[in-house]
Amino acid sequence: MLYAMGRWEPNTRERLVRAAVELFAEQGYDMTTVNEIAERAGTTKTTFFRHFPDKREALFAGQDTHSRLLADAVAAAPDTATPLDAVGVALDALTAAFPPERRAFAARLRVVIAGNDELRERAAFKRAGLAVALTDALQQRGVPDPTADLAAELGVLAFYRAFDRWVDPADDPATDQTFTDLARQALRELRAALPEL
Amino acid sequence: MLYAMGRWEPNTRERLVRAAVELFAEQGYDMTTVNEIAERAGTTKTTFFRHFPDKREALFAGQDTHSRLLADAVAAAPDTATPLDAVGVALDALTAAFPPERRAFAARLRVVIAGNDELRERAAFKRAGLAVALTDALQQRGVPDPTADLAAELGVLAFYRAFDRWVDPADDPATDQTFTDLARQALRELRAALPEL
DNA sequence: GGAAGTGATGTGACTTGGTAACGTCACTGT
DNA sequence: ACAGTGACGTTACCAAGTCACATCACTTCC
Repeated sequence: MLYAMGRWEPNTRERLVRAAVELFAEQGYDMTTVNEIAERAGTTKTTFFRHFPDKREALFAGQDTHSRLLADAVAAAPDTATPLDAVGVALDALTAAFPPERRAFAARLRVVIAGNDELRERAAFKRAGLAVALTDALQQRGVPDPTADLAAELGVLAFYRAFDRWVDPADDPATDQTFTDLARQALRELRAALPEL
Repeated sequence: MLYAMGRWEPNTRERLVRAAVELFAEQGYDMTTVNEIAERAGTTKTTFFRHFPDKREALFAGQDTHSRLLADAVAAAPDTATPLDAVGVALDALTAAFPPERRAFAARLRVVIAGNDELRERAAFKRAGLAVALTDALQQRGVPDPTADLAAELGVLAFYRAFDRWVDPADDPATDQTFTDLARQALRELRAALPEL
């Protein structure tokens, strides 16, 4: 599989993602055509759609694995774990997929997504997918109906609250905590806020 | 403003919605073109896009008001109300917009939406919008940060769990409860499940 | 009561996202 | 050597969505 000297440049997929993020940041999402992205990546429109089902998905590629990370971790949690314990383990597993090197890229990505409704829509869909994955995994281990929904929603909420803090340099300028740490902290906060409802 | 005998048939918007739902149910969402919808409604593609920003939105028109119903109700809740109390009041206000006559239509709509990813994506976006509206309204009345998020997410969860029961004839075949009753019941269930986390 | 204006619609041309059929060629395994 | 295989390019096409412009019932103002 040595394509290094092949007919085409390697890492086509990665080049497409980089080109897409760059162009979206430069000119905005809807002012950028798939042809432009492909051209900057040194390829063509058809190849773009061979790698991604649609234009938006270039920014969300790889997130399909997140649901599996959550589900597997919940399934592997000890039988004695409460629903929120299992959710905590799942968040540990998911956040482990976000090493500090990815932080700057995630930050740029977030800005681009926040600036366009089509992208925010896709983001909402992905978020809903995470919640469904958590709910299903919890029900699989015997957690009854309303409780599983609640725990899943709470876990997803903790994940995104932690993501915001991880990416946003405004809070905690010096500490530079791990995503996993932030997620644990967010989950503790939410748990502590439950009696306030 | 008497258009009854005007150049065109009245109620264009409503005719477009009906045509869209019919065609989507008959042939599926992606097998139906906007031209077909417009033709069945006795108009043209351009007019369709004058009424709806995109093809999907024909099925979600009017839901923009739901966020405002929630926000206004939360703002109007008495100062003594807890976050979950305010959410309960908001759900009462929102569910009041779903009279029993709309149930059959809502049921057909739900089947169509569930059958297509683009539509499910839009639905997830709308759902996220409801959560944001609730969160903002709660924060406006002084509910602190993590608690507002929690209460909003819980309220949205209750709404959709109640919606499922309202629409699905499988459960409670005889009782035929009001959407508002079902929402209150769902909220109580979730509240009762909190200690199980 | 006639003229100018308004608002919802139709027409046609256009851009772009997305699909599909087909050809090309480096690389792989036999 | 030789028949795959897989990733890519080329071309043509369909449908979503935009835009500029024309039409005409109805309204308003003089």
